Amino acid sequence: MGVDIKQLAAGLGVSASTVSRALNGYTDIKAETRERIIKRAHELNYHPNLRAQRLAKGRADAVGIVYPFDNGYVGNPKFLEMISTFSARLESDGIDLLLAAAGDVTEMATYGRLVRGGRVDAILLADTKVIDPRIDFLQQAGIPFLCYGRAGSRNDFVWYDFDNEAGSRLAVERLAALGHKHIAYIHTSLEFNYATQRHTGFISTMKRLNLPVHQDAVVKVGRDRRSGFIAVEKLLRLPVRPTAILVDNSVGGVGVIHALLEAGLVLGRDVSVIVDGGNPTDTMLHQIDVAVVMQPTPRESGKTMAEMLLQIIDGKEPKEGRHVLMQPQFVDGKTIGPARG
Amino acid sequence: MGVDIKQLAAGLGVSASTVSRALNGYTDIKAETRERIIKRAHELNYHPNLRAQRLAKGRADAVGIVYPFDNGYVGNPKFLEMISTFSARLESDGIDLLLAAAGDVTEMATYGRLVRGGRVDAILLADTKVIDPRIDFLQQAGIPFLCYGRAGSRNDFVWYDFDNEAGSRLAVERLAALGHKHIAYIHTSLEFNYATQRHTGFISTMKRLNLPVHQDAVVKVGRDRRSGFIAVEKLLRLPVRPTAILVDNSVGGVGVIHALLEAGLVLGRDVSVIVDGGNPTDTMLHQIDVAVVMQPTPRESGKTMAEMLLQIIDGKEPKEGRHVLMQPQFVDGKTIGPARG
DNA sequence: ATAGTTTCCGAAAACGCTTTCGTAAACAAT
DNA sequence: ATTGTTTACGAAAGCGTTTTCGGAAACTAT
Repeated sequence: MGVDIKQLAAGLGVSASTVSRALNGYTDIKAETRERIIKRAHELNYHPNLRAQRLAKGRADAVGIVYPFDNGYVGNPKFLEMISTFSARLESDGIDLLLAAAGDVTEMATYGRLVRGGRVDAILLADTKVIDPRIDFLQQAGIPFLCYGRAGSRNDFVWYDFDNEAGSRLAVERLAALGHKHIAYIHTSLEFNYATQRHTGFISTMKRLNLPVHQDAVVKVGRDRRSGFIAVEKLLRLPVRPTAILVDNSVGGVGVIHALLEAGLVLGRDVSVIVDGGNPTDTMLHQIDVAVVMQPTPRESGKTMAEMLLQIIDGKEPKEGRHVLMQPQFVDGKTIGPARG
Repeated sequence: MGVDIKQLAAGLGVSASTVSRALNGYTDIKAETRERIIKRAHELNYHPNLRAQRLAKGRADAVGIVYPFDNGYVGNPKFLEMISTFSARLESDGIDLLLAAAGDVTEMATYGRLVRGGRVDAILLADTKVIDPRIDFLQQAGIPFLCYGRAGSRNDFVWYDFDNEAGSRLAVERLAALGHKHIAYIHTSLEFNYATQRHTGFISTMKRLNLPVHQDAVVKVGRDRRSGFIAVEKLLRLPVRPTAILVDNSVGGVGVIHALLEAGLVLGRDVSVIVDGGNPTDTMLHQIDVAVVMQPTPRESGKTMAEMLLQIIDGKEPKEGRHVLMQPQFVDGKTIGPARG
């Protein structure tokens, strides 16, 4: 391939170590020498061999992410957008994003491969579960990592998350204020931490407001649109029809709204709907102004998490703090209205 | 971190080079010695430092993919599934998949970063365009690469693709056989190679069958569901309504079908629809049996491409051939029927 | 027994950088 | 002029592997 540091040095009549120091911002280099070196490096299109650099520096210049391809999370456009800005930020520091498909093989084995042998400097752990053995594994492996989401009430690791309970609270309070008493809740598997927290927030707020929680009106679904669709079909067949529905994720929200429209209901009048997790994107729902519990934008999340991770890699405490809890915001929409009757 | 090769060697009373050769399958090692070494390596949980290994071997053990996060392609579930099996296959050979977000910065610069300094051994280039400067760049950079899709009529690189023209031909012929004369065509940007080829296939087959191509009935859309939806709204307002619609991608197909249903039309009776690119997945369309032009499954594509790339990395000609053209298949469905009147 | 082959292993040189350390040269202070 | 300080650089030792090469030890054939 291209020139190496020796050739570059030889051409300039200096030593390789001088070139290295000049290029790496050491101060014990005459300004003029440094410039000469930099200029020449440009001319020759010199780029240090990253393999050598990484061995010498003892860094991988990569962060790993075990990508849950199979569980539906991956198609989530918000997640992808987050990853996009996340990786773009890392890239500007010359750090790669390593993708490992957590596929048929055990996910843990994949982590093992990444961590051992120094394939990555740190790991981003997404889609946390209430009880998440992956966290223990990473702790034990002694590799820096950042979680996108909490895991139960543990605080012995660095995480970035939304205040999920607060989000549910905002939604339920709003619906209650509109006079809704019979509120249905559609949620994804409670093994996921966000789902449990949103669920908890829903239940506790309902209780606090003395609203009845009907078991039939709390339905668990998968993380796809179709699930939300089917769930609503069920809800509509209930003897006592809920007057409002809260969905715990935006993907499911798409299906929910479709199902309600297909049933000929007018949103905000016949039934109220709030979607947690932000606006359903890229759907057929463009014309609908949905009431949502809004989290920070994926771009903001990706950016912040990248900054945190960069600091973690350097062994620092992130100046954003070890635990970043973003507050959700309730955003009104046409899909909610006063309870009827 | 863990033990290194020297410690392992010392503990066994052999040299590091012996350990290395034993572990790397050299034959000049006594069988018993090899077993002893392997056993001990296991016990000590020895894993070679990949940074050192890569420097010594002159390989990166990684393939790069520049991920077009921004252009909507990424959310395509078929693409993700393909990537998933692709990376899983590479993983079993200890090869990482490096993700680079082709974001705001010029995509080419990102490729440059990957290629220089030996960050990757090869590149997978997805989402090819009719005129694709990225191919020239990679050729010039001298890095092995595989294209998921062709680029015009060029054949000076290795690609895996579907026979897109044939797919359109199958669809049009089928519709023509059903008596349709006024066939609308919804396609994505013709800068993408598949779009141009499918478009060409559509036009040429229409001409060959002496069917009129109405300019108004050939509409270009973006690669999202909403676009298909809007396109149909336009088509339905046409003075002469098409009796059949062919969509050039499955994502758009979702929107198309939704729009038609919403307009109260009965698919296969009032209007016929064929979706190119396989079944629309994970949508609200579960109950509909769509007529499609079917490509190989994403899993099959991912697997094959991984095999090809592995050979390319080793400097071999892929035994699958330098150009793999998969034939599409027409799969009947309830969304087509005889033309009315 | 001797010479010729194999078998098996260790020494050592890469791989291309970084980083520490030492020191000549240049400067400053007396 | 002498000593003390900087400044600016080169030499050299890593980083942890792989891989070539040479040769001792163990065989085999005469």
